[in-house]
Formats: sequence, structure tokens, C-alpha cells
Amino acid sequence: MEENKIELRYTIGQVSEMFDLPISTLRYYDKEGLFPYLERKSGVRKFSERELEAIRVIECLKISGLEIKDIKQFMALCTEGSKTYKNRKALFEKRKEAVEKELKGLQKTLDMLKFKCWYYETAIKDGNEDNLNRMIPDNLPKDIKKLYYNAHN
Amino acid sequence: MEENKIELRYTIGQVSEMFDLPISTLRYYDKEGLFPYLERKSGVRKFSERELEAIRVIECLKISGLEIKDIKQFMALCTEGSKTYKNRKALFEKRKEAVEKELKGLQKTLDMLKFKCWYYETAIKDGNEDNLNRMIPDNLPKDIKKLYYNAHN
DNA sequence: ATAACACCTAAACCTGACTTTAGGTCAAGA
DNA sequence: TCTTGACCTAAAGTCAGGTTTAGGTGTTAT
Repeated sequence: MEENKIELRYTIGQVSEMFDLPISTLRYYDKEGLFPYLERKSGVRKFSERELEAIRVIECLKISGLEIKDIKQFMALCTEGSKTYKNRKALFEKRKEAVEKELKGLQKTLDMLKFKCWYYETAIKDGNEDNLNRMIPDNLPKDIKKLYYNAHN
Repeated sequence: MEENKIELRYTIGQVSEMFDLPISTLRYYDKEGLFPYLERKSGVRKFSERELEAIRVIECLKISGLEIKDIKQFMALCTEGSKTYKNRKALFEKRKEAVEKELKGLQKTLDMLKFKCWYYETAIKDGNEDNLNRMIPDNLPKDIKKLYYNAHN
């Protein structure tokens, strides 16, 4: 049983299409050191599976709140071999916690938005905000009150 | 039964403390037209409950993906009275959908992070990534496979 | 009365993450 | 041969969302 993984190589244009990222962005990432293993054939970048996974990780870390220079640090860790596994794991754990926290924050935001939707729905029905102003904050319907309090700390 | 809501007024410094926002940011928001009803006493800004709610809404709309200039548009709508209730409701509905979509995206990000945590945990145990490379993508443990596939589209 | 605060303005500056520009190489098809 | 298309570089430009600076006002504690 032999390894028969075919190591495909892609041009920058193909990768741009695959991930729907501008070519300029990919070149920028490269310039910033985000593809430490990227190879070239007579000047032309050849993206392999390693770089595609790097792009997925970049997107993930960016969303999780890391800056490009910190992502670069991470990619540098990856070039230092097995002695940095712990550091890398710690980094992902930290990002995981950050994202879990952000999820909670977004839930609060969502409650505010739901409350405001209800608010304007009611204002439309009433034609004005007088009733609403009388209801806020203690005489709101039970489920709306929950949204209101969650959104207002 | 009479209205006995006390309309407290706050200075910019107090509001800065309450929301943990720099004074410069509050002034910037004001300059950008985000407090259309803000009053002043001999030049000094006096923040009332209306402005505090505006700040909550600003934070909420910012997180939901709106830019400052769009938030300004919304605040302008608010000054145009009951004929804009529908526009305002539509805006919040749209933001609600955007945030719901973002929540899904974050869940995907979280799955990638969880996968990477497991990955490095395993790499630490094994001392190398050889086994892992053999497992990816089809021979992963069932629950990890799920994370992997969700994170890789 | 004088110093210490908390407030004010306009305008310049900053940062991160790209994007655009200007100019150049190289391989393939008409 | 020549021109089209996809790639390349370095450097300048852009944009949002603030922040900082420099200079000024007004009220309160010593």
C-alpha cells in the first residue's frame, strides 16, 4: 500500500477563484510571511495543499480576532517543528475561548435587534411610541422583557 | 398617577465611564451626527436617557455590520417621526438576518478551532504529525470528522 | 487669586488591511 | 512575429474608525 496522494499545485489565479479572494490579497499575505513554505517556479508562485490549508487557517484566525502579524507569528511557529506543538495548541485554545465569548456577545446583540423589531412592529400598529414609552422597562410582555433586559445588561 | 420619570443628564465623562468608551469616541460620534437630539448647556454636552439608548443602539448596529455613516442615516430617520417606523423596522430586520448569518459563520470557525485543538493535542501525544496526516480526511474519529468537514466546507 | 479639573474645538495624525499603479517578464496561439 | 493573458515587483494610495495635539473656556477647592 503506497502513498498515492497527488500533490496538485495551483497558480495564484486558481487559488483566487477557489477561495474568492483577490489576487492582490494573496500576494499581500505572502509578502507578510503567511506562506512560509510557498514554492515558486521561475518566479511564479505554486500553491499546494499546505497553502490551501494555510488560507483556511488564516480566515479562521482572522475571524477569531487575530491580526495579520500575529498570524504570521503562528505560521513561523509551524516552521519550527514539533517543539512548538504546545504553543500552537495554546493559541488555538485561546482563540476558541475568544470565539465562544464573541458568540455570547452576538447573542446579546441579536436580542437587542429582536427587541427593536418588536418595538417598531408595535409602533407601526399603534401609530406612535406613547404606549411603548409607558411600557418600558417594567410593563413589557414577558418574553420581550427578557430580550430587553438581556440587551440592556 | 403622574409621570415621575426623572430625566437625569450626564456629562461626557460620566457617560465615558458608564459605557467604558473613550471621551474622544463619544465626541467623534457626536460630530458624525449620531446624537441628533443631544443638548448642550453653554457649550457642554448633556447626555440624557435618549443618548444612552442611542449608544446601545450604535454598539448593536456596529456589531451587526453597519458603518458609522449608515448608523447616522438611521439616526436621521429617527428625527423624521412616525412615517419612518417601517424603514426603521426593515433596517433592524435586515441586521437581525445578518447577525443570524454571522452566528452560523462563527460556528464554522469554532469547529475549525476545535478541530485544531484536537489536532495539536494528538500531535503532542504522538510526538509528530505522521499519524494525523494518514488519518486526514477520511480516517478521523467520527466526531472529529464532523468538525473537519464542517470547517472545510 | 490661582491652580486644578473637566469640559470644548479644529485639524492633524495613526493603524490595519488591503488595493492600485506603473512598469516588467514570459509562454502560447493566430 | 506579435500580441494576448497570466504572472511578477515595489511603492504609493485608500478607507474606516478612531486618537492625539494644541490651544482655549469655565467652575470649584485652597
